[in-house]
This record gives sequence, structure tokens and C-alpha cells, in this order.
Amino acid sequence: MATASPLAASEAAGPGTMGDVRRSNLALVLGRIAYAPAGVHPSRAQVASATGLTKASVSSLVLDLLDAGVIREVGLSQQGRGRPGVGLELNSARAVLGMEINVDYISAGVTDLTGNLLALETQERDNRPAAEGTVLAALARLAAKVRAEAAGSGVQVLGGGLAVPGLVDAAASRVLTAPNLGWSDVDLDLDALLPDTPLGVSLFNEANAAALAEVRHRPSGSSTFLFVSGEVGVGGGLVIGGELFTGPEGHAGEVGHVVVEPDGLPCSCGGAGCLETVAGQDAIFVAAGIDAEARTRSQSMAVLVQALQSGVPSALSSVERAGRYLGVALASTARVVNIGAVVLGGHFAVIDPWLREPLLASLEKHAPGRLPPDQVTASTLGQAGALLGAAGSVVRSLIDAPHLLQQ
Amino acid sequence: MATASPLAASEAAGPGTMGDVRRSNLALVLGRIAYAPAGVHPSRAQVASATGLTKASVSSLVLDLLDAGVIREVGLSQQGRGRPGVGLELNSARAVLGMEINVDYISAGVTDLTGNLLALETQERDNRPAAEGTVLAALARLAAKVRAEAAGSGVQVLGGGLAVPGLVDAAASRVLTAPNLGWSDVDLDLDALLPDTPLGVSLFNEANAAALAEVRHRPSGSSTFLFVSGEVGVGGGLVIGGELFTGPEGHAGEVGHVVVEPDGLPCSCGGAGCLETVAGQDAIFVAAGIDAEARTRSQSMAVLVQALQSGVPSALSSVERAGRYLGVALASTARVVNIGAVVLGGHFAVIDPWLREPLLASLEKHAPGRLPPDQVTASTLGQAGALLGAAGSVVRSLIDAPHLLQQ
DNA sequence: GGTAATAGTTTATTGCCTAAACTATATGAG
DNA sequence: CTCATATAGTTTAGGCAATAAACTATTACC
Repeated sequence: MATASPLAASEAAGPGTMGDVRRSNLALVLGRIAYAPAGVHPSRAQVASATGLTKASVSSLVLDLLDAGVIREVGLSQQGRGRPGVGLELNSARAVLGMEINVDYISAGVTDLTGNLLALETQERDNRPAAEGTVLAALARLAAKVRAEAAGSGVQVLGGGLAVPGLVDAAASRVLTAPNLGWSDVDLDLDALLPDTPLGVSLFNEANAAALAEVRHRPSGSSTFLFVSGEVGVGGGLVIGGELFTGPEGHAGEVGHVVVEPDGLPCSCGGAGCLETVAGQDAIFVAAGIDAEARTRSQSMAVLVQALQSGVPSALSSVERAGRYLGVALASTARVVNIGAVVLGGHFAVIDPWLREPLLASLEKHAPGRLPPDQVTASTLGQAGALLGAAGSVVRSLIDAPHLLQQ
Repeated sequence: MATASPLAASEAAGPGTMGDVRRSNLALVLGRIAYAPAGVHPSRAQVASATGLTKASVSSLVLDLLDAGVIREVGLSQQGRGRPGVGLELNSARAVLGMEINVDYISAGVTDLTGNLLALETQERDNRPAAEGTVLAALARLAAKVRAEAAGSGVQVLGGGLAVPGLVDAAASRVLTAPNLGWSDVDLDLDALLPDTPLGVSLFNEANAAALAEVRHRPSGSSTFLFVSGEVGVGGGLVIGGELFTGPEGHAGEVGHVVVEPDGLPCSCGGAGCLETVAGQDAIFVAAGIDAEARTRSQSMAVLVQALQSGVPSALSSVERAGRYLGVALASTARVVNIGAVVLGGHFAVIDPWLREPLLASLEKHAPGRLPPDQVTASTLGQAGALLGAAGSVVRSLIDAPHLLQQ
């Protein structure tokens, strides 16, 4: 009897203790406060009846959250006969820092706990030739700057998140491989990036972070979708019920390497016929006849958009082909992971007007009814997505585990 | 992913209570006993040091489990100086019933809590023309028979699981659609199938159940893999860390509709170029020149195997093509869900000797290094897989929630 | 100003775990 | 054979977190 222990995951976890109950209920209460509709500030009594906890327990839990500084009381809210309740909301004097390292730029921004962007700094620089130490040092300066800005208006930064365009081992603060940066097995000193915060700095894959940003910031409501990130490579993030599905090894959602043409071109991954070989930025530039070598990436993209607007045939057919094959890959992915909505990011969002029609036609051909047109949307966050997602993810992990702020 | 706390399950709905701690620790202790290596019967003290609970707590928890009848004590195990411990093991006088309804047969079997098959009855019958009530009545008789057999040897059946070849809503005991049975939106009276058990009867998709059976019964150790079920259609089950990943709507793993040839044939799903159009049973029969209309499905499969053994070119090329495209689909799937092992079931297991080589070559071409040959295995469970998986899944849910047996 | 209604706190109780002392049962040395 | 040592399992006291119910606080309405 092969006993592959299904406990493997929880094996590390110790016994359940009463402290777990406390932590679980702290998160339950904080979640009610944090995820209340905008402008609504529930009282202790409302939280109690919504969660099923007693008023006494909620009072005690709320006291802890107030002590930790995660929430604060707002003006009384009278709405009926009796004593008015005291409204509770996330403490807007607390914030997190989002950061991004990409090929052409670095950026750092501060958001409060509800996701509002309070400060943002972007610095254009070619990060490919530089050693990672140099890049991190420049980013640390940028981070210090926005942090000081926030501090100036009385806002305390609790922690941060860094998004990089590559596969990461978040637990080990390690970039496994970031081909476009030329990084491979790089250990990052994240604490140096943002010293002396209670929560520290977490590491994210850029596509995953951008995917998570959509959960909070996109107009439509559903929090289950596939985010497709078009950069030099084609990445993805699978969000299910607001949570990232990362797969057993943490790298799920790699839509870029779905095979769309069995006899297609070789891919950088060693495979052949991957989506990336027809819909990655370089592939689109080549097919459109744009010399990307001579320009920066954002310049090339501008040239492409210009060409599309002018109706240059090679550009149009290049994007048409990318859309068609993107549809093939998304049709397959929708079936495998049973998803009914897609958000296009990166260059796919930029060229969405031209990409959209062939994409929808291809989806209808290969998975009719699965991904209806109104469920295929383009991200509106642009470059800021990864940064917002990294910051938002730190906020989210705080809301899920507020005890991290207690000492 | 907020799976930090062992109580994470309760975080979703109601408040965390002290009873949750008890339940969580009951499952922790029972898991240690249930998933110990075969022949090893840990003592209370060993469970305590393995789980981190105190000896006092373990004693109390074990008492509850003994009262519920889930476990029992076995002979003393002396192994050193001091007082010998009392071994603990799953109670082999308790069992669960697995059942399956398929196109050509119904079956029912009893397994003890460690997965050993104690009794099995299969009845060949064509279930397509019959109303579901007739089929269920026949299955109820079969179930009563094996249950009586078990009772005769002093074994009590605690609950059961039923696998059907179609999409199911397990919570509602409802078969949404089972095309090969001709069922659509059918509510099943599962309790009538197996009356008066403490755990009742649960409903499963056949491919998912078969996938779960592999977790316990396949030789290799890993409990993270994609199970590919080759039947009339091509289904699948995605198992991650021993748990089924069903996706947001419960139907993930549909590998059969990954697009492997953008310009391919139309598929029954309304799409085009799906894997099923080249690797489903019918597609293989047609390409091999076998007239499936004139035979039952199992007869056609026997003819195919015969032809393969004789080296009939059309049969060989048909299977070669199926293997090649299966490789394309699995390469894509491996990337999207980040999986490193595959188990072939259904007809893929039967024709594995001929399928294997083109499949591996195709995998190496499209996803080099991702699914190495030793991680691509064929199921050895055959027809019994679904039944064993359904039963095993009931056992597993019992081990995860032993308090269900307390009153 | 009194009553009803609602918000929030205080107090007593219960459940579950831990720590530490205690009992039980084995091995091995003299 | 007896005693020291070691390990298994139980008993007892204590702490923490939630609940229930009584209590205080603050408002609206008559």
C-alpha cells in the first residue's frame, strides 16, 4: 500500500490551539471591516451579527485591532432608535509600499490599506546590463523617497511587495529565472530595500501581481478570471475567488507556453509552437516588420500602435495572427482550469482594439459559449498594475493575518 | 493563500470556536494513525511527539476516536527500555462502499478504511435505454448484497460513494449531464441506495474518482499529477497534494478539449481541433478502420489491441497520432497548471505500450524536461478505479472530519 | 421626563489545551 | 530478586478564548 500522505501540506502545521481561534476570528472581524462597501463603516454590533460572534467577543477582538493600529474608529453612525454605534474602518494612516523592477524601468509607490495610491515614483533605466545589486540600490533610493513622502503626511508604511518579471521563490526571496533581465538564481536582500517595517518585503511574479491588482481595481465584479500578461514573454495569473492559484510548484498560469501550433517555431523555453512564438512582443514586432533592435521596447510599441492606426498591412496581420492564436490558447486554458473570464494586460491591453476581433472569433470557434465577449476585457491599470498588485497582496495578507502586527 | 492556520477551513463561514480546535486536532491525530506506513501502529506517545500535541491531549483525543469506533488498539509494541506503548490503527471492522454506474455495467464494492477491497460485485447491463430509477434500483440491490457480505464477516459499512460518467453537482446529489447515459439534470436519491449509514452517500464524477484512486493505489509516491481518463470522451482529474482541484465551477481538468490542431475537425463540444477529436475512443477506432457501430465498446477495444499486436498499419498510425497529440495537450496543460506527472487511465492505459513512445517524443518536443518519462505512468486499476476512488474519497473525508462519527 | 431600543462592557461559565506531577510497566545491573 | 532507569499513559491545576446573560450607556419618540 503506497501511502502517499495527503497530510503532506498540513504536516508542517502544528496542532490546533486556542490561539488559532483568536487569529482566525481576528481575521474574520477585520475582513468584515476591510471588505465592507466603500463608505460603509460597520459598528461592533453589526460585525457581531454578520460574523456570528457575540458582541463581547467582537469588542475584545476590535480592541486588539485598534491596539495594532490596523483599524480606527470613525464618527458615530446613528440610524435608528437606540444608542448609535461607533463606525470602524481601516486605518488610513497605515500604508504599504509596492515596487517593480522591469526591463526598462523601476518604480515604487505607496498605497493605503484600501488600495488608494498615495505616492508614485517611476525611473526609466535599462536594467539588463546592470548587476542586480545596482538595480536594487536604485530601487531602494526610490522606495525611501516615496516612503518619506508618505511619512510627511503622517502615514506609516507597514511593509512592501516587489514584483519582478520572472519565476520567483517567494519564501526564499529568490528570483529563479528572469530571462529578460538576465537574472538567474538571484537571492535578493529585500529587507535592505525597505528597512524597519513590521511586515517586511515580499516577492512576487509580475504577472501574478498584476493579476491580483485586477481583483480590486477592475470595474467588473467577478473575482475569478485568467489574467494574461503580454510582455516580452507571455505570462499569466490565474485568480480564483480573489485568490491566486499558483499550482503545486508555484508557477501555474504560464499561458505563454500553451502549444498553439504543433508544427510551429521553436520557443525560448525549448519547446515548439508555444503561444509566445506568435504573440510575444518580439514575435509581433518581427511579423509587423518593426526593427525592435534599434529601439527601446516602449518606442517599438509606439511604432506598432502608429502602424496599426495607419492601417499598415503587416502590422494588422501580425496582430490578427496574435489574436487568433491567443484565442486558441485561452480556449484550451478555459477548459483545463474551468474559467469563464479573461483580463488582457501588458501589450495585449494596448493593442486590444485590433486584437479583440480575431481573438473573439477564435474563442468562439474553439470554445463556443465559454468566454463570451463581455467576459474578455482589457486591463486599465497599465504599467502600474504589478506595483498595485504587489502592494495589494501585502495588504491582503495583513487582513488575513492581522496578528502579525501585534507584539 | 491563507492556509497558514490549521483552522483555515472555518475561516470562510462562521466564527472560529473552541470546537474547531478539537475537530482539527482529532483529524490531526487520526491522520497520523491512518497514514502511518503499512504495518506501523503508532502509540499515543509517538503521535504526541509527531504532532506537537501533549500526551494528555492525545490521550483524550484518542479516547474520542476509540469511542467513535474509527480506530482501535493493537498489541503492545515494546522497542526499548520503558513501558511499551499501545499501538493504534484504523478499525478494520469499519468499511465504506464504493459504487459505479457506467454505460455497460454497474458495480458495488466494499473497502476497509485502509483501502483493501473486501467484496466486489459487478453486473453487466446496458444502462442507456433504462430510466435512472431502474438503474438505481438495480444498484441498490447490488449494494445491499456486498453490504450483507461485509456484515457477515462483522464489518460495518459507514457510508458510500457513487461515481457516474458525467458532470455532477455533488452538494445537490444531482447529475447535471451524463451524455453517454443520456442523463441530464437528474436528481438522485442517494440515501435509498444505502440506507441507515452514519455518513450517507456522496456523488462523484467518474474521472475525478478514478484520479483520486491513483493517490492511494499507484506505486509511485507523488500525490500531485494529472489523471487522463480515456473513454468515449477524454476527461481528466487534476490532483494536487492528494486533493482534487476542481476549478471555480467544479469542472476543471477537461483535457479532452485542449486545442491541439487549430484547423482540426469539429468536436462534439462545438469547438474545433480538440484533443478528443484525435484521441477519443471513436476517433481512434475510425482512424484505425474499426467499425465501432457493429460492436460493443469493449469488443471494439479488443479488436484494436489485436490489430496493434498484429502490427496493422492503420491501427498503429491511429494510435501514434493519438499519442502525438496527447503529448501536445499534456505539454500545454503541464504549463498552465504547473504539474510534473501524468497518469494515463481508461483506454490510454490499455494501449499504453503503443501510445507511449510517440507521447513521450511529443512531450519532449513541446515541453522539454517538464514531464520526464518516469513521471508518465499508466494506471493499473482498470475498471475498478472509479469505485475505489469513490470509496477512498469517503474514507478520506472521514479522516479529515472524524467528529462526524460522534454523536 | 419616562420608556423602548440599540450599542457596548462586565462577569460567570464552559471547553480545550498545556505543564507538571503522578502512576504503570518494561529493561538491565548488581 | 531487587532496585535504578526509562518510557507510556493518566490525573490535576491553570490559562486562554469564546459564550451567555446581566449590566451600563446613549439615543429616539411619546
